[in-house]
Amino acid sequence: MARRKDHTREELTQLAIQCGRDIVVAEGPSALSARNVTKLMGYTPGTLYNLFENIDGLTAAINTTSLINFAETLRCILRDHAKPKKRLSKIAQAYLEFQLREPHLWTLLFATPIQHDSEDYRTAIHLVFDQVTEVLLPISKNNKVARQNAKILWSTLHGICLLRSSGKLDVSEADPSEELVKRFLNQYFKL
Amino acid sequence: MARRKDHTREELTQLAIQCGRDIVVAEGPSALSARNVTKLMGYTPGTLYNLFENIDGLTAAINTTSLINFAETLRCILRDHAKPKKRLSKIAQAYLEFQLREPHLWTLLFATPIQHDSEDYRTAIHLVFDQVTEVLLPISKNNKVARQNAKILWSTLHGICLLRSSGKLDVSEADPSEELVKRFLNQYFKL
DNA sequence: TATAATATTGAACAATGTTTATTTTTATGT
DNA sequence: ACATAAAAATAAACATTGTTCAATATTATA
Repeated sequence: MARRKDHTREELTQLAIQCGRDIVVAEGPSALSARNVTKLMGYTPGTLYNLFENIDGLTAAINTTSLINFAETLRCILRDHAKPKKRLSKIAQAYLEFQLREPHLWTLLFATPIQHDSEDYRTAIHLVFDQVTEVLLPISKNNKVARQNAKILWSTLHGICLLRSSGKLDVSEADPSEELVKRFLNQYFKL
Repeated sequence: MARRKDHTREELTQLAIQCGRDIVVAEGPSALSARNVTKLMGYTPGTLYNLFENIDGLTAAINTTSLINFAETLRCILRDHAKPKKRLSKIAQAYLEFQLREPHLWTLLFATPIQHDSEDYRTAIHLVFDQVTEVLLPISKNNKVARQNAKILWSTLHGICLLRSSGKLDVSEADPSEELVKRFLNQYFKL
């Protein structure tokens, strides 16, 4: 059996990403195996290696779509052109919500150590990051500082969500992540 | 072959931790397999499961010792009772240095998603965390805020190191992590 | 010395990523 | 229309994981 022409190569790639994503959403990153994905696709494991170099390639592709989706969410949120501090607060809230709404996708994207050196991935990262930088520009001294502030904001949100997801240090009980983020924004950005 | 009495059960556990640690240091977290560890110990895989519930138990034990070591490093650093802001800066520096000196141990400890619910681990976490909180107490409004500040500081250091290790966002090139940390401390703690 | 307790092994199982020869289907050229 | 080349998909195999467990070897005990 071969070239069933049900799908073009590109369609097949998208199918793999979609199925992989569904598996991660439903059962978590540990269920993302070549056999699971191709079975859901209606193909056999070998097929995956026609589409991606290895299983990490599929992971990278799933993560890239997560980033693209998140970038789109940000774009909608930042549409209103509210005051910088208000927009900043919305960005932070959106990040926290992403982790809450799709914890498994968040884990695959941010808490799974994988080398993502594809060009697509780097582009998607900047799709998100550049928006954050842009919001920070009006309240930063210059361009470089805005970029650094974006990295610091990103790192902090990241770290707080990691603490929350790992259950370490009683985040979510004693000090909810929302409160930590609020304190950080207030203190750091004088928000 | 059995009960060779070369080691007591406790010695055997320590041996496993030591060998596991050596493997991680030399070859990274991915090389930490039951067979690798027990081979280095001079035993067979089954033995590991007399000592730990599973391989994650060994990981947790290795991470616990990493935390204990880091806590000791902090203790030495904070011995001098310098000014709070100076001590804070030293804590941050120590964290960055830990990642630089032992990147694989750092990755196993902070960038590998594993459930650590042992009591020992929780204790070791607090061995580090309580020192951070203590340093922050004099420059925080009250006890609760000091604890929250500690979590925020921890999250930020964490996130910045993750960015550095993942190679994302050009941390280390355009904006070195040291500079990001410095900016964060200055801005957040008015240091 | 016989027996019980315990430590260790070795082999087995299922699941993983990955490779490759083979087969099946489609495209191409005459 | 047919033969042949190209491509796609498969099935089977391999090595490596974590993990379990009956069998075995050693020590302790009665």
